[in-house]
Amino acid sequence: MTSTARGARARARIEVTAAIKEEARRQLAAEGAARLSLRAVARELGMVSSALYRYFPSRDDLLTALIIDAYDSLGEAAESAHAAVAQEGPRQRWVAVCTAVRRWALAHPHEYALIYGSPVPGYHAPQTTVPAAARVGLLLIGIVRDAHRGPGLADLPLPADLRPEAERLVADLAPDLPPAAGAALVAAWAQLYGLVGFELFGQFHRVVEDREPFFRHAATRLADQVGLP
Amino acid sequence: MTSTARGARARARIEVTAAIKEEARRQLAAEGAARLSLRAVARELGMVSSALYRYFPSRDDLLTALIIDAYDSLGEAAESAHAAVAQEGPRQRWVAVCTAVRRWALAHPHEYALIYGSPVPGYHAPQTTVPAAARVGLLLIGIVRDAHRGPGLADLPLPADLRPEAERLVADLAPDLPPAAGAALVAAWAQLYGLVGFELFGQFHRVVEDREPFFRHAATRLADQVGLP
DNA sequence: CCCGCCGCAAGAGCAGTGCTCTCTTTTTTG
DNA sequence: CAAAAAAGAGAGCACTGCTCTTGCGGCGGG
Repeated sequence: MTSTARGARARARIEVTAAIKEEARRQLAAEGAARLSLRAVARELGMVSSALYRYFPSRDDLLTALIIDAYDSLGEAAESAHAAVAQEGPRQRWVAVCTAVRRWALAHPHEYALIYGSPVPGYHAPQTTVPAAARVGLLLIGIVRDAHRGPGLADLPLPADLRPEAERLVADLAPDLPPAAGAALVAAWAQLYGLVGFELFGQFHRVVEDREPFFRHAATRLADQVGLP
Repeated sequence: MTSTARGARARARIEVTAAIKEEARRQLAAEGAARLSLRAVARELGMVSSALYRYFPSRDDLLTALIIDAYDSLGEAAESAHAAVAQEGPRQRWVAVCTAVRRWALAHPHEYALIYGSPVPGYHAPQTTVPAAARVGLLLIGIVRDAHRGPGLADLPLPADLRPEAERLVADLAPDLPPAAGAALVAAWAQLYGLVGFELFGQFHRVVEDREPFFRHAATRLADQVGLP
């Protein structure tokens, strides 16, 4: 039905949609999500603003499309960085993925802010974004799971009051992982984004100057924290 | 000069300024920074919008005032939580401060987003905010420094390429701290905000459900990471 | 004591925003 | 080929931050 261009009309629709997203992404990268304006996008594309609503019913829908693209772009960057070191040990792979996330964030600050900064108020991400959002997470889970199949995965502490939650968590995410590792993994995942966010949003200004080795070391210690050998 | 009300005029100015901030804070808490409108604030206060510019020359200046207040409120929450356990060990004090930060963030999500979420594009925090912003950091530094004076502070790893940066860092922040502890402290500080931010911004939705013990455990492991006994 | 000045408020206005509605043109489809 | 669906154009609404001009009224210096 909606697949490959049944007519010139459908093909044009795909092209215009892509052009809108492209221009919107340009404005997002240049000015940030708050300054992204439908009218400005339309103006730049030589169309009238109301015409744009035929393609995206609201500004939030455009933002949602950009969010999914951003998640995908980040996921792809992480995955290709991981593929390049797939033969190495879990630690190297972990650090490689973390480094890729940081590098992508530094290269696309506004996109990163869009997906991992404070959500635009009033806006609630629809379920559509979930698969794209999960890509980096799945990568990290895979690394820890692989490590768990091999030797040397450290024993991690797990307080009694956290055990039920940790068991539920690994049941959903990675059934072959010990609960303590699952909990540590999720915590490390959040902490990774704390490190990246602080650097990106200027919190390290005049505190950390040489940020590359600092991040590398922190990422390595995160690997410790999830018990990677 | 600018001190205690030289006349009724000056007193009124202080009161109106306070009323503006109060109403702005209400709107911030209810709707978030992006939806905070000068005109709406003025309307609610029964004044015309242009009059408000006599008190805050721009929307950004109002936001800056709210940011400082938010930092102060968070700092005070953390400090009073710390004071309540000042007699206990470094771990307990560390976890108490982390917990207070989380609790404050959950109680004031939009304020938290304002200071630790993605910065409003085009807006750059003036130097005025720095002292208020530093309060929680100073608290954490103090805990680690105290621990370092006592026994049991763990030896932390420090890669060679990070040493110069770590030395510079402790020279600025806490000269009596070993460089490795300083680097670990800054990393832990960032990671704390990663944990809080992920929970607050919905990234843990359907992943972590029982968040209180989860956070508690993660904060405890952060204490490990900075070598607290 | 009083007059002039300055702080303050009010109102109009500018340029911009998201979004809706109607009207016309163009293309697809039964 | 005619009816229906899709797309574009343009006007318009309610809102935003911000500026400018115009008046009013309390305060300080002569």
